[in-house]
Amino acid sequence: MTTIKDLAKAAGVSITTISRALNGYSDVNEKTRKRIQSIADQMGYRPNAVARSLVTKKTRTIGVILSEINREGAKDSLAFETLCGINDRAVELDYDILLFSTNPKKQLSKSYADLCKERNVDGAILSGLRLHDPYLEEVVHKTNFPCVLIDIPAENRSVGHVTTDNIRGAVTAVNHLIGLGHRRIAMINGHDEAAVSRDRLEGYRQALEAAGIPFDPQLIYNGGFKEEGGFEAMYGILYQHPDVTAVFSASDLMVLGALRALERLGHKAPERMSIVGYDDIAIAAHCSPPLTTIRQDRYEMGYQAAQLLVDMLESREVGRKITLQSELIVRHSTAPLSG
Amino acid sequence: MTTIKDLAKAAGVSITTISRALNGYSDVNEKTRKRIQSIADQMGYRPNAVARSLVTKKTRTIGVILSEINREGAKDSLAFETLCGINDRAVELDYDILLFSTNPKKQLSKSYADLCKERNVDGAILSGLRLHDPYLEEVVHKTNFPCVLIDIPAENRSVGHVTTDNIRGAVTAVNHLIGLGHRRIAMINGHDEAAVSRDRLEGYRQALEAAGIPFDPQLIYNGGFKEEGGFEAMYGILYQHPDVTAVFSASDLMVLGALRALERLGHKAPERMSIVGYDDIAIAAHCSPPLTTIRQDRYEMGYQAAQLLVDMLESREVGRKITLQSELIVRHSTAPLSG
DNA sequence: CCCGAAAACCGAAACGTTTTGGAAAACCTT
DNA sequence: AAGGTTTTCCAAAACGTTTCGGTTTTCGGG
Repeated sequence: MTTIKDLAKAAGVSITTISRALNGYSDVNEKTRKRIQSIADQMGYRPNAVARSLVTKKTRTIGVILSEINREGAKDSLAFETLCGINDRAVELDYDILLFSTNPKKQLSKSYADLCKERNVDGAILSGLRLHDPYLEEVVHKTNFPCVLIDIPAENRSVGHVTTDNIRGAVTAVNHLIGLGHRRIAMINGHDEAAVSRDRLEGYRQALEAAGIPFDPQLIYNGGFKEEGGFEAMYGILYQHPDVTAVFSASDLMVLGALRALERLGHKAPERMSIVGYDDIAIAAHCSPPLTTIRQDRYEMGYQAAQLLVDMLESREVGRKITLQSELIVRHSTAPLSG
Repeated sequence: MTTIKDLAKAAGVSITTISRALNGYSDVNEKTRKRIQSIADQMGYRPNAVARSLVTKKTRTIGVILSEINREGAKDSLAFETLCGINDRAVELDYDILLFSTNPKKQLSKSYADLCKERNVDGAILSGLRLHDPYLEEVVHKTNFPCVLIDIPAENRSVGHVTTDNIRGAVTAVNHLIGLGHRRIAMINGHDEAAVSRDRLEGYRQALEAAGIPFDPQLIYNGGFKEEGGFEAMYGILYQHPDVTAVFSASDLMVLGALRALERLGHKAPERMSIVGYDDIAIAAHCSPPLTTIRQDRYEMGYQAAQLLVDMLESREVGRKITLQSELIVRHSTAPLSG
């Protein structure tokens, strides 16, 4: 590996001059700069980012912590789309990405903050965390490490937040069902530890209220955002509340399970049950029936998150919160109430 | 940030002793070690990985270069599954992952090797590269930087290779069609710059030959692994070779396009055309009709790639090539030849 | 109490950069 | 030719570790 010293020797100047020449400082003669540059090229010199970081305290690296990076996570590609967005923007801004993961074992011994401290990332983007994750608390309050949270409501000087308008998304979804004539509408929610679940429940409630339909807590099922959870929820709905004609699900993945349950019991969507999902995962357009759903642009969320973080890192004054809109996609899992 | 020096001051010993105590060397008294450890814990000390790397020349970081990390890449989650596998194994082995991406602009100025050199990753895993990628050539021949390639046949002392048995996979797929009575079987391939395309074509050829069916180069279409390419290929097949009754496609994504073309022209699978795909992407099980396909375990490929790379890094003697098997999944896009 | 060996500790160099605070050289101006 | 600028260069310190080659302390045995 050729270092700055080798170049200095080869060029007959000091290492200071090499450094300043290569970094485009103004106090080096244009001729010597050219000469140094060509020597550097010729010797295949690459600056050692590690050494550089040690002195500058910057790594131009952002840590990305996605809890969904694991074998099951691959079925819906939400995490992946987010990652793609983060990555694309990061590349454009000339940052690299360090992928952290926290398998359950490791989580006990090393907090995110520790991870970030050790590896000296400049900032981090966190997604998929539970609302009461102990380390989240730590990041948000104890340290002032710059980070942006996806779908977790918290902001301060050093913490940004990007999300979609989940209340509005849910309202739109449920209004769609109401517009089709449905009155007994159940909800398959995720779990209490997700901020989006709370918001979507709130939206569901608001939409019902606006339509003068009483809110019935019995009709709320938790599927944990899992396909299997959706299956069981639908089973429950069909047996315990046969008068229900429509369902709003907090994720498409759970709809997939719900559809299976429906089929298992000899029913079909949308004839027996209108269903609107959430996310618009890739499968949604291709499954049978194709899903009516609320699309959220995870790629864009990642992209914006990266932008926001870098803005914060380079101390540009920007808002700490970004809310994207979502969109109702009408396909064929919903239909007017018949009869 | 508390450093080793702060600890030394607080404990009243030299920094050497701190370092050796914390790293578990034997020449430090057990009592002082405990004392130092507790001081370190109390002061929230975290070793600075950057400084450490500078002297040890190791970063415990592996670079991952997946060309498919971008907005389109999200539709099939092959890259993501691979990444999950890499990540899981890397975490277990206590390595971190630095995600490199090469947007086309950047690719011109910085080669992978440069990226790796600069960031001092210990090794790299590359996937999705074209066979004649100029930098691939560089990595494999000019440097002896440790890396493992996914689906790119090349091996030597410092480069490993993990792939699936694509020839066998293709043979299995085509045999399935032949077994159903089909004789005029077209192929929708990816592109010439992919090793897997070559192998799958070879498998197609072998299967035909074994069945005594003449190979007709006219029946080979290239869809570039894209949905749109599959659409156009199927269009071509239907117009130019109406006698074709079955298609083997080198990717499920292209099958999705092909199905659309079929539908557009008023046909259905498998009645008019039996189709077997490749990959078993998530959509394959849910689309209509559900796809008969060759499943390859991308997660496992990533997992094995990480294992192989780390084996190489820690200079364990292991084979440089890993070939995984694939598996025929029979669903409903194929049917016996009727008439 | 002394000696030798083992155990415990330490100073300084090294890793490859950037940056600070000047110093030398070159160029004007009169 | 002197003085003042401006341009160009440089030596040394610093970043936070690890590691080499010792030195000091402790301990057991005679």
